[in-house]
Formats: sequence, C-alpha cells, structure tokens
Amino acid sequence: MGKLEDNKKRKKEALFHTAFELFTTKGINKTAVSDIVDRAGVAKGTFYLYFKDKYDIRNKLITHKANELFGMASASVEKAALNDFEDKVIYIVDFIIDQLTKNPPLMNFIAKNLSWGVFKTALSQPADEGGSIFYDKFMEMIQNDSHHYDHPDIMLFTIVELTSATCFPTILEASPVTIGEFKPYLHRAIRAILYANRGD
Amino acid sequence: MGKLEDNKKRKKEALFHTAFELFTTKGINKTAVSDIVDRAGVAKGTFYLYFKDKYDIRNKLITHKANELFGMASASVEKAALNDFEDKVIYIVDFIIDQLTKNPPLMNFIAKNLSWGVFKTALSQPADEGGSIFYDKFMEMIQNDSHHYDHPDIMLFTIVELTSATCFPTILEASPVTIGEFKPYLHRAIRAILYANRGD
Amino acid sequence: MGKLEDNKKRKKEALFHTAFELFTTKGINKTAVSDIVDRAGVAKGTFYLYFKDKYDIRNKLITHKANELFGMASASVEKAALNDFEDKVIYIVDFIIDQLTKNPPLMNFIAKNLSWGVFKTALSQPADEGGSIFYDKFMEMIQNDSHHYDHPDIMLFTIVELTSATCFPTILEASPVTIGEFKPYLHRAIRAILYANRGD
Amino acid sequence: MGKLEDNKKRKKEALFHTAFELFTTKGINKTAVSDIVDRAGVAKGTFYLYFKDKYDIRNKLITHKANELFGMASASVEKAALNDFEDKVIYIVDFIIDQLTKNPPLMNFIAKNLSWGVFKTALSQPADEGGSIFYDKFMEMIQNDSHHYDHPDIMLFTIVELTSATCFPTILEASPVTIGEFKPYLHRAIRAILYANRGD
DNA sequence: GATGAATGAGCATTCATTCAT
DNA sequence: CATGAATGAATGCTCATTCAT
Repeated sequence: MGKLEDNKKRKKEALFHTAFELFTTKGINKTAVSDIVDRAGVAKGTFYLYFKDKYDIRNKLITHKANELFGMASASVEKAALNDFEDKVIYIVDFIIDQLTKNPPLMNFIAKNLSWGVFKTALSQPADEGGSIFYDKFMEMIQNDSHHYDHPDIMLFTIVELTSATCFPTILEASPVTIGEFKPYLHRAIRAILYANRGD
Repeated sequence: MGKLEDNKKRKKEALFHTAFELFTTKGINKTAVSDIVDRAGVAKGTFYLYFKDKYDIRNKLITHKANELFGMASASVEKAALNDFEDKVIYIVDFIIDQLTKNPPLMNFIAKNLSWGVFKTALSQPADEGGSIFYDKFMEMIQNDSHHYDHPDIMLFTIVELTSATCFPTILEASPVTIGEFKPYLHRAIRAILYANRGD
Repeated sequence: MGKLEDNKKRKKEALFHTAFELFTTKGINKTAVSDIVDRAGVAKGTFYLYFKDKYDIRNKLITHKANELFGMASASVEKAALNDFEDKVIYIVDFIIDQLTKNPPLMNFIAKNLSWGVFKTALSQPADEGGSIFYDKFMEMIQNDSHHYDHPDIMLFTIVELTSATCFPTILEASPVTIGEFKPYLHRAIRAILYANRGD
Repeated sequence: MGKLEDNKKRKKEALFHTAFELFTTKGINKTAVSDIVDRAGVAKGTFYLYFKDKYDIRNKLITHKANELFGMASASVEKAALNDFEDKVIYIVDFIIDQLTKNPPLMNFIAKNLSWGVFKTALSQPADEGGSIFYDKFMEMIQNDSHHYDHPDIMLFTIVELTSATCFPTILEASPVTIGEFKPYLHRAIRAILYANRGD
C-alpha cells in the first residue's frame, strides 16, 4: 500500500519537477509534453493521469512556487522582529527580490506567467501542509500597526503590482537600471504609497 | 509605378491590419499565418516577403499601436494647457486609461505583449511621419517644471510600470476592483512617487 | 456464496447495461472501455474478466437485444390468435416496428450493428431461461398454415432483410418517407413475397 | 500551368485510388491517414489539402463508386433494347450483382458504408462529366412503360434496399444461400413488388 | 476475484516555410 | 513581385491492455 502510494507520489513529483526545469530553461511554448515525460522517465499516458494538459501543470507550478516563496518570506519576517508595518513590508519585498535575484530561472518563470489572479490564489492557500496563509498574516500585520489603512487590499495590490512589474526587467535585463540601483527608488515609492493610504 | 507601389503598400497594410484583428480576437498562439493571409486576401508567400515571421509582425504591431496611443496622449495634453508637471502626468495617464477602456481588444493585445523594452522603443520613435517623439516631449515637460527631479527616467519607468501593471487587471477583469474604483488610488500613488523623487 | 455470486452477476450486468447506454448514445467508436467501467462503477481490469474486448460486449449485446425483441413479438402474436400465417407475419413485423419506433436508441444500435449472421444466432437461442426459440416457432407457424411454402428459410431471410433495410432509414430519418407512410408499401411487398413463394 | 494542374490532379487521384485500395483490404478503421499518404507517395499535409479527414474521402469514394456502377448499368441496359420496364429492372439488378460478384473488395466497401442517403446523392449526379443522371433515366423508363406505378420513388427505394440487403450476405458470405441460389427468389420478389405497386 | 496505476504504441492534425511557376 | 501547392516535422492526446498488489 505504502509502496504504491509512494510510487504514485514519486511519479507526480518527477513530472512536476521536470516540467519546472524545462519551462524555465526552454520556455513553455518550446516545451513539449514529450520532453517532460522523457526526462522524467515516465510514460506519456502517465502525464495525462495527473494533469489535464501542459497549461494545467503550469498553473499548478506557479501556485506552488509563489506559495513557497511567500511562505519563506513570511517565516523570515517573523524572525526579524520588526515593529513597524512599513519596515515589515520593505523587509518582505527585499527578501523576495533577493530570492529571485539568486534564482533567475524561477524569476523568469514567474515573470512570464504571473497574474494577479493566480497570485491571489496562491497567497490564499497554506504554503504547505500545516503552513499558515500569507494573506491572513499580512492582514494581521496591518491590524497590529499603530497606523490605520483605508483599503489594505487595494494597497497590497498596488504594491505587489508595482514591485513585480519593476523587478522583472531590472533583475532580468538590468533595464533601465540594475535592481541594485533601483531598490532605493522602489523603497521610496512603496513608502510613499503606504503613507498616501494612511487613514489617520 | 505609383499604382504598383500603392498595391505593395496596400498588401502590407492589409496583412498588418488583419494580423491585429486576429491577434486581438484569437490570441497570437491560436492565430496561424494561414489565417492572416487568408483573411487579408493575400498569398502565403507574400507574408514572408514583408515579415520574418509571426513574431516579427507582432512586435511591429505593438510598437505601432503603443506609438499611436502616446502620440494621441501627447497631442491632447498640449491642448489641455496645464502648467503643473504633476497634472500633466495624471492627465496623460487618464487619457491612456480612457482610450484602453474604450478599446478592450487593444488593451488585451497590449496587456499580453508589452514589455518595457518594446515600450521604450516605441516611445523613442516619431509617432508617424512628421510626428515628434514622446520621450523627448516628456523630458521637456520635466525641464520646464518648477520642481527638479533627480532621475526622471527611473521615475518614468516606475510610473509606467505601476500604471500598466495595475490597469490591466482592473480594466480587463475588474479585479480586485474596477478601474473606476482604482483610479483615485492610482492618482494618489503616482503623486506620491513624484513627490518622493523631487530633488528640491 | 450467494452473496458473492450475486456481486459477480451484478458487476457483469452493470457493465452490460452501461455499455448499451453508451453505445446507443455516443456510438461504439466514440465509447472507450474507460467510459463503460467508470460509469458502471467497476475497475478497468474487471471488464476484461468478463469480456474479451469492446466488440465482444457489443456482439453479446446485439444478440441479447434482438432476442428480447423477438421473444416479445413471439409472445404477443400468440395472444393475438390469428389464423392466417400471412397475418401473423404482418403482425410480427408491425409489432417490431412499433417497438423500435418507440425506442430510437435501440433502433439506432441495431441499425448500425445488425448483420444476418448475428441475427440468425439470436433467433436460434431461447429468449431467456425457459423461453422458447423464435426460429422454431416461426417454422411451426408455417407448417400449420393452409398454404405450403417452398423454401421458408430463404423467404424469411428475404422478408427480414427487406424489413430491416427499409425500416432503418424510414424510422430514423424519415427518408425517403416516414415509417407511417411507408408501412402500407411494406405490407404490400411482404404479402407479394409470401404469395410469390407459395408452392401450392 | 498545365503542368501544375496536372500534378495537382495526379496527387488527388493517387490519394483517392490508394484510399480505396486500403479501405477495401484493411477496412476503414484499421486504415490510418499515414498508410494512405505513405503508399500514395505524398506528404501527410497534402492529404488535408484535398480532404477534410478520413471520412470525407470515404464518402467521396462511395459516391464515386456507386455512381460509376450505376452509370455502367445504365449504359448497358440501353444497349440491351428491352421493352418491358420489369425486364429492365431485373436486367439492371443482375448487371450490378454480376459486377459486385466479380469485385468482392468493391462489394465489401459498399456493403459496409452504403446508406440510402449517400446512394440517392450518388444517383442524382452525372456519373462523369457529360454523363447523364441515373435517377432521371430510371424515372423516364417508368414513364414510357405500358403500366402506371403509383409512387415510383418509394418503389425504387424498396427494391434498392431489398436488393442490397439480400445481396451483401449472399455474395460475401453465401449465407444463408449463395447468390446464385438466391437470384430466382430475388427476381420473384422484385416482380412481386412491381406488380403490387401497379396503379392500373 | 478485483483493482486501477502504468504503459507506450498509435493517430489525427497543424502549420511554418519553401520554391517552382 | 506574387503565388499557393507541397512539405513533413512536430505534437497533443487517446486508449486497449497488462499486471503487481
């Protein structure tokens, strides 16, 4: 029993892992299902046993990776023991930027496939079994802050979009400037947005 | 000769126009070169006479459309006779949002294909023969303002990315809020960014 | 044991029944063994425990259904208490046409899969346990008639083929006329064939 | 020009011819488009240039073959110089039976794919360029006969269905009797049907 | 007996690109 | 310049069948 279940899980994970590898190196359009199964050492039919098609595995991959990333950021910010909400936001943004800078394939993959919808979904799920939900944590941080914010969700949306939209080209292509050069401007912009949304 | 030249131009424009129509309705992946030439009433070989491949015509299309849009914005802001740079930026942003809101196919097309690189290219070309260059105009506006800005290009980049990243989901999917609801927040964010970048 | 036996029978019958349902709605080519077992709530392997393949279950299904139909016709004609053989034949033909008209899926299934060989086989088996054999009954009717027929089997073949060949398109597609309009012509043709085969 | 046109026609005919060969030997289900193009010495894409799919070429093939057959029958009956309509019908039926008996693959192909709809279509087209239409000729024969028939089209339908339904098993499987043994019974049945439909 | 995960051969179909006319 | 017939590699997907549990 355990054997069978293990085997199932192993195959599914092999596909998952291999797909990520190929999507990040060759791109989705250039990756054929054949490529994935060949490299995963699994029969073609097995792929369709676990995923509807190429786009199904892609979506699951994005959700999974985004979730992982925010889970880590969440855990890290707690250890950092910051008091100010503003500082926490900047900390999280920097944490994620650092992770992505270290991992260009992941960056690339996310850059080309992320949408707010997918993102929101990922953020609203536990990072892994037993893990807590990023979105809830974020809202909690806001509640505990000394300042009050009028529409925290719209503010979050604005910050997330600004950050991702500006980080992709700066990290991946250093255009128009490198991420290092851009960071101070990003911090400044985020602080400005937070300040502008204060309701007190 | 004039006739022949006309004919040439007409075919190229037919392809250009038809490609836009199909890209915006079916998406690029689902649009085959055959579809384009069939509808344009041109032979398949003719397509390859004018464009390298599907992606070539797409890039030219984006550049063209983005340019057209900013050309209009540019012309409009001049007529509006605003003194303040801040007001001009908001005006331009609103102008473009209005245009895109009225034209969802265009919005969709741009949303799925825009990158800062393409964008920059488009902004650095004359909108049409005889038209002036948007980027230059923008820089001129900054110079003439009573305030001084430290790195106008990075600031422009930040604003452009923030605007496009937040407008696509709000216009196209009204998610997380409609563009109407989001606009005040966008204005506030943009003004905050401008303020934060002032060097005086 | 009884329980076990019951379970076995139930599974086989579930497969049998489900297959008929799917064959008549989707057609045989479009029905996969997976479809059958899924809907029957049985494992895939179980299918192969009872049937060689898709075509095996189809043949068994046709035999079963044809047999059922003729068994009913046979029982009905006896109750009708007709003296004349000619009248009995017409009665049976009408009975079957009525049944098929009421049950288009069955009609469709039979129309697409019937062959004289299968048919003959079905007619030569008891309709169900304890039931008598249609073919034998038919021959008995002929013997008891006041007229003599030279080659009753060839005559039966001729009538069966004529009837089925003309009923399928008229019932299913009302082409070239509806079954209602065609019936008098069919009766006339059958009577003519019977008359032509009389040996006295 | 002529060269190009010729080439086109040659390819299409190669596909047509090869498909018939394979359909009659392996059956349609077991014939892959690959088989057809391989043997026809044509690229796979070329097949889809001329036919929508496997079933498209099959339908065109049936129409073509049925038409050819009836065209020949039609030409032959005219030479035979028979006066009586009844004799002409029997002559045509025999002619076609002879042709099919000589050509079992054709018989097989038609047997498995014929439907009254397809048949009617085929009969209502000129056999080849310049050829006349079988259906019209048939109706003309009836007009010129000394007898009057009430519904010639229903009668034709009845005879065609009876003939095809009984000939297929007798020719192909000699079941329940050989075509040779069955012929007199068929003639008798047809004459009976004709007689039964006379309106005078 | 029963299960259902795994298989992988097999197939239809698409489409960018070429090149003889 | 323009054409459009021909190509054939590429690919997504299905499904009958097996077999370890």
